[in-house]
Amino acid sequence: MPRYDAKTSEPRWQKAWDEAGTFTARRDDAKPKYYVLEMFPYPSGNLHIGHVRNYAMGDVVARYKLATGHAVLHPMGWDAFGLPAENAAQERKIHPGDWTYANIANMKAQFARLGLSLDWSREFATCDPEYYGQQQAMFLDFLEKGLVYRKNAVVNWDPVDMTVLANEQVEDGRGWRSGALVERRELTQWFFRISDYSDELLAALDTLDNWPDKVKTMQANWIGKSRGLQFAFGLVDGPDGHDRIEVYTTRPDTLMGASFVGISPDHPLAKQLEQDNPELAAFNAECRKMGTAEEELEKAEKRGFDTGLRVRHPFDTAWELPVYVANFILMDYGTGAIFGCPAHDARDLEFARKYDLPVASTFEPVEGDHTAPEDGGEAYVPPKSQPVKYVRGFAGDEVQTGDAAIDVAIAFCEANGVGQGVTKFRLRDWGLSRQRYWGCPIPVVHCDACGVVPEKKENLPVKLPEDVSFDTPGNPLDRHPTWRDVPCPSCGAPAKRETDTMDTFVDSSWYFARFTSPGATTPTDPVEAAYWMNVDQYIGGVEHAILHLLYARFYARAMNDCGHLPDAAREPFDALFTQGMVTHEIYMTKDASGRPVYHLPSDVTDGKLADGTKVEIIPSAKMSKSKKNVVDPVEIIDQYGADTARWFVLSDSPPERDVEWTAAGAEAASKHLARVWRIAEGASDAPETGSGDEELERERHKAIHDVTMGIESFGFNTSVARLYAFANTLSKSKAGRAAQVRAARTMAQLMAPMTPHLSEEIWRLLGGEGLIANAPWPQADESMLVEDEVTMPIQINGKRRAEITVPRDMAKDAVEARALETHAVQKALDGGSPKKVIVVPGRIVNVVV
RNA sequence: GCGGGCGUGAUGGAAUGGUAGACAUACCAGACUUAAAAUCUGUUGGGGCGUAGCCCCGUGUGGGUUCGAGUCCCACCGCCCGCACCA
Repeated sequence: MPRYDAKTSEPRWQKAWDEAGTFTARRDDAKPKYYVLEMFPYPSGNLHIGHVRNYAMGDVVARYKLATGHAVLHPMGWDAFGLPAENAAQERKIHPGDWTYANIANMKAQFARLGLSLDWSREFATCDPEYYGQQQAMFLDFLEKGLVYRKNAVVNWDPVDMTVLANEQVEDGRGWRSGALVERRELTQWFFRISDYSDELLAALDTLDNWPDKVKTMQANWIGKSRGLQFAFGLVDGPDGHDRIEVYTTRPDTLMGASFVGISPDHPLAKQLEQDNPELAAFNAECRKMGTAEEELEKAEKRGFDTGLRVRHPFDTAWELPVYVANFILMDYGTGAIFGCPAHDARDLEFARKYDLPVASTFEPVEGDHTAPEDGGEAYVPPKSQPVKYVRGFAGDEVQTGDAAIDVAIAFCEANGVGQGVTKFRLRDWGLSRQRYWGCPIPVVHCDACGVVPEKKENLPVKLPEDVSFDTPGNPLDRHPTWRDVPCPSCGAPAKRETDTMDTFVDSSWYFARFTSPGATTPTDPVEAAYWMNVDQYIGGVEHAILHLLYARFYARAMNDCGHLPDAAREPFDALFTQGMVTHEIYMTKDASGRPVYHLPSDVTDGKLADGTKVEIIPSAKMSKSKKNVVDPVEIIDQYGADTARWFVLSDSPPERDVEWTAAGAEAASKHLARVWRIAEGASDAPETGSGDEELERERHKAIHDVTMGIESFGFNTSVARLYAFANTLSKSKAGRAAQVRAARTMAQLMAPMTPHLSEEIWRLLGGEGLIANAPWPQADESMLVEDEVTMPIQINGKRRAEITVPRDMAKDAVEARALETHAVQKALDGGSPKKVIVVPGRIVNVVV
């Protein structure tokens, strides 16, 4: 018998599936449908081992669902717009489109070698005009529905390159290419009204039973629904047009501990005051010399500027508080102004101590040691559900929870004409404008006479011009000689096209819907969308837990409101799974000046370089080119075959956790698959009759049950472990040929979602009918799973001391009696009687002495 | 800084609140071989004792709940993800 040869076998089966159209999605009303989708990749040019893991997982689900009689949709495409293409254009003088499509061709060839059960007939790239044209059509529908609008917003501005930078392009507050200090600059930009859906997006999280709790929690926190009080402090001698400062607080119960009022540097009052206060103008300018990233703002040192203005406390007009401009207050959230209560907010306390402002606790712990913040202690911020003792309360009981105090404080303030209770959300509208070339053009025209005019749908797609150069920074659409010049769609007069393109998150917010009818001349086809939506299982990295998934959830709702998706698809992903990364060790030495030098795994043997230098090993690090710890899937496939790569990334680690790639692990996976082939051959050559047929049959059913459970619950690593164990059982079995062949065929079927090529080969060897990919999934017989006897551990005071083997259904008191008879229990009791005996039938006995 | 998560042998990990370490890697020993590779078999959490057996310790650290905690609660330490223009 020949050894199993992945090199010849894998392309053969890939061709067989292809020719049979095995994975082409077909609507079939006789079957339940199943839509499995992995987050589509950015076409960087090369498949990454992380992709292999992501797509191997989706493939397990897709192939399993096909075997269990579903009409499966398992498509693939390309998230093809974005910055890297423009960077490549700038660095290598190549058009972003040429670069992108070349990368797609490359990656598609690599994908093909993995043997994934994808329906390539539905493939598209988001940079295809057929795709982004439909996106433009939807943008116009959104515009008509009032879901899109324009307003001013700040961007990172590079004053040397005269261009807008992405947060990623800002390093330590400087532009990555120019090195110039980045400034915040206001531009008029397009926004989606995602905040109109805040309540719905939050409430609907409760219906997502098959989403990870952590993702739902993150989204809920991001949407950030809060209940609070909005009121105004009256200004003492405010400048013209300003007699009050509106503030929003979620802790109105701390109002009597207020110490100062802080406003954002971008607050209208701050902007007015800086007109004739050069010092403040300098301070504000300093604050604006920071990127727009919230993380940067939060980490920056808390700084303030005393405006000299004073406000009156609403409940004590004699009490005046200073007004500071503070760099940590965001104009985008609430009213852009707050009151600071240092005793109960760490940030406010840091600020108060820095500027020598008063600190006054409004509540204390009900009991226990407590160093008050005014006496040098830390800010006291207990959970709102915890009862505390109010010492400067102004409404309600002395002892109550923060939640209760907030309720009465709002009621009291409303009754006394101080503001009103309001609900606010942290979620901001989604700014979609990008001042870049390689994105979907926003289909509107600016006309001097008519203003902003939507492009006519029959003129779509508004295609990107091909003849652009990236010699100078900035948006090539802006400086293109003719592309901008168009007649106004409304009055026909000469007008200018919008040169902003759309955020690439827009592209990825509806691709899942487009996959249901990729060739439709409208964004979606109602019949196809109704049949295939929702995505039954969505799979991708946790890094997308908030933005991509929230935007997609919004988009599905907006599409539904515009008639592009059925009501049932408002919440588009029924189940979500977030998988972990593939990591690898880093091999590092240091050069003469102590700087790290990284080495490729292939240059390192037994922790040493070829010249004998010992390398430092940094374990489990995220793969990155600069650290030289990237594993190339193509090399692995060349060496071992796709099945080995797939088997490895599914084994060992639970799918939601990171998995470390090791050469030894890949070797082991490869050896095991070779062994499985030998075991299958051994089964086909086994003697006609043997012993233990019944036992092997029982093991076969247990394996079916366990492996199926593993797949159903996304525990692929446990399914793999179970298949190892079953292979061990089968290789040792002395059963007759029929039983062994049956077991080997089942093993091949259970492995088929993970190692489809090897499984097809075994299936053919053992006389399976047709393709294993189409064979119905094996069923476990429940009666074969249960043993007649169980072994139960006996614990004494919670520690295992003995075990007994009893009939599975033995009565509780009989089990107890048997347990008490054991030597260990007799010894522990020493003639006395037990205090308590806990018997959990079939599981455990615990004797308390 | 804020939000979320993770932490178990030498290593990856398993374990509906119920025998911690399944399965695999690595190591060691044995079989086969002139030899090696490949393959097959077996051992392996740490410590101790009167060593066919028995005892103690052990799931990042410290507390708590429970008959029983890797699992639940609190605090701390470390690492990872996200923070609205990377995708």
